[in-house]
Amino acid sequence: MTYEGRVLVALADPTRRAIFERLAETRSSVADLVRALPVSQPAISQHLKVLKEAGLVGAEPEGRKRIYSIDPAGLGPLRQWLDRFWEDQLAAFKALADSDEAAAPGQAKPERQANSGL
Amino acid sequence: MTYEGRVLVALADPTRRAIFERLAETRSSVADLVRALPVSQPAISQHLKVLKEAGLVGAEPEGRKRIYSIDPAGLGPLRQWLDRFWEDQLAAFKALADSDEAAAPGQAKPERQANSGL
DNA sequence: GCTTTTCATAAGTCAAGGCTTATAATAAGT
DNA sequence: ACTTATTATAAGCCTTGACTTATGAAAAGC
Repeated sequence: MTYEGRVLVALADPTRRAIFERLAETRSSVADLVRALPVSQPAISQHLKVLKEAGLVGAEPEGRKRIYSIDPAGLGPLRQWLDRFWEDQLAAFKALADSDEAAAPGQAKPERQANSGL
Repeated sequence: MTYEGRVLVALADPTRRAIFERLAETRSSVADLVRALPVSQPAISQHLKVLKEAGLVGAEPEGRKRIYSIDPAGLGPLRQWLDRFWEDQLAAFKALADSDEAAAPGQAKPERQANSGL
């Protein structure tokens, strides 16, 4: 599967998203996550495995615990994928703006809309 | 469900991603997509429904066809959600850089890494 | 008005995956 | 070495969802 595919599948599950969001705030052991979320310890470990294989989290042994933390660089492939469409749309808007400009000079360009929804 | 949740679920499926990517290039009727992808027409319609409910595509009747196209603003919630972690990490890097700076002035700041993976 | 085209919905099948309990593996403390 | 604490893996259950075929709905052409 593609990188962005793995990231999307990993983050599509609400429990994994909760884990990821929590790790973004504070690095945690597995037991910490078990305490924080309403699922069993094996479920947490399984989700962490998926997140790790997607490059979204990393683990570091500390004592006999394993401290997990997010790897924000793992979001890179998804951001790149998103930016494709964003830039395509920017280009489309720009082309439309230019043609409008040519047809009716001095009119307001729609470039403002390029960030709509942000 | 949250907005970003719906977008993530919609884009996690490879067939829906293929539909979305194709619509990003050329607006298409349902029949066009059926011709382009190795699934049945009902499957296409079902996927389009999910994408539409996620705000990622829109439809416009044209003759007796329905022309679908992407709505890039629908990616907004996902981008916002992603930027949370991005900015968190930027802040963390900045804090780390500042403390390193205080401890060892003149050392290279890691701000460059803020865009790693992009 | 009937046919044809195009799409949406209904119903059913099947595999994938998220959850559980049970158990193994690993490391620390006594 | 033995126990305890912590995490990972195995096996099984059960829901979800992606797909199919069959059918309904709506719009255009004769």
